[in-house]
Amino acid sequence: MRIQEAALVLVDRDGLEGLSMRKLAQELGVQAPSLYSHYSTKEELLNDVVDRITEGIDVSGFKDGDWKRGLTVWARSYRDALAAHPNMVAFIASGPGRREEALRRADAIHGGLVSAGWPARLATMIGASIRYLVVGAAINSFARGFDADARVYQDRYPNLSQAHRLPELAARIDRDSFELALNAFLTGLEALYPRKRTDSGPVPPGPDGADGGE
Amino acid sequence: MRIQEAALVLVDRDGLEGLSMRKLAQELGVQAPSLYSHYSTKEELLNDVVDRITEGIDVSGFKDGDWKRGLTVWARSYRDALAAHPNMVAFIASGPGRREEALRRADAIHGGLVSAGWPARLATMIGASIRYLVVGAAINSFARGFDADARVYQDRYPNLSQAHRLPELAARIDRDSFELALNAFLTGLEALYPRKRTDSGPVPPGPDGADGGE
DNA sequence: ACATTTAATCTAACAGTGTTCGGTTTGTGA
DNA sequence: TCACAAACCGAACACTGTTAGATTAAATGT
Repeated sequence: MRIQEAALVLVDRDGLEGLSMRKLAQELGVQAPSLYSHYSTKEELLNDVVDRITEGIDVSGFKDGDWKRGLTVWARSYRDALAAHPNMVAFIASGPGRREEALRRADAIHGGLVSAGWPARLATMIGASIRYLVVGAAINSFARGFDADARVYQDRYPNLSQAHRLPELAARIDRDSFELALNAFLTGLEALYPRKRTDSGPVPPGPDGADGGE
Repeated sequence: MRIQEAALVLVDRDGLEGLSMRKLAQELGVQAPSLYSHYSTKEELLNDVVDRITEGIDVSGFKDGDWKRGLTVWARSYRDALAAHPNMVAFIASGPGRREEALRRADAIHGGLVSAGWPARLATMIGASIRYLVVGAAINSFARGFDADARVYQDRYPNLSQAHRLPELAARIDRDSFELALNAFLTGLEALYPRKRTDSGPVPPGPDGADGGE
């Protein structure tokens, strides 16, 4: 839909709070109440925007039972999707969110892990862990306005001549931190739950037993 | 200050969007504009509330160079602090945020890691990773309104008699997932950067060299 | 081609928001 | 008691998401 695109452009440009129904309507050459013929609420519109953003996330890396590769591909593309629209992260974080697209993809991850041999409960927890990492990384880096920070630093340390390169430097630290976190998590997972080299086959239960389903 | 307390109570009870200056003023037996004698903006007030929340986070676990214990204590108390006020997480996630208290504590973490033998750049990345985990976990669990979810599930699966216990069940899955993520991350960190049993002493450089400082 | 229905848009307005202005009350120290 | 500063007040501004009802545009069936 054309409304979503315009909304996303506006959020990317002016921030999440820079999006109002009136501004969005004006951008579309229309009056504000007209939008309510297409979306019955602003939140519903934003949820569709989120769906559009997350819809390109790659969950296809689980071939041949290679769950590490599957999780890596998923996590990276997930993070990239959020990083492309940093101003939306706060909204994603804010809602109870009946996010259909995201839920459907969570199913795919869960399925990939289970068919690679992980028990259901652990698969759920692993998926959740990766989501923690991705969303946390998106918030602690991009949602935090780094242009503002750069200006602060420039005021406080006027001799720091390369202060304008601070954003890209920070972005690099963020990227490296995310890769470290992901890598260490997967490595630790393998160490904590050692498994046969061949795929399939059961796996020792977690430290707490009692599969809770989900 | 008494204003912060009232604001926090209101946010805990009615959600972040349930807090308005007029409602807050009423709760204090006062008119709305009076609040602006104490805080020049609503955001400033909320930042102080966040400081108050995060001020009890425990960063004292780094004795004797035991960085694993230090990180674990920090991460758990950090998560507990956020979990105690789930409705504030969205705001924490939303801002550029000149959060003084948080920054001071980040310094403590960094110092603890460095004096336990980690090089500065890795210490930065490790601190960031834990923050990803904690904030991500806080968002994906508590900020997501589970009461609403419970009702949805109850409608959709009317035969699931224990649907009212869903929130506590979900809380448990969240907690276990967080512990798994933290445990796996620390284990993997140790495996990726093996070090002498005794504290201090240099550590092999990360996979990318070129310390970027911070 | 015309009539009918459906969808999209309009104008006007409501209730609520954060915030500013200028004046009035209140408490404190000299 | 007087002065001064901090805290409070009522009124108002610009803005927000959203609703109601009338009106136009597009689509559809005959």
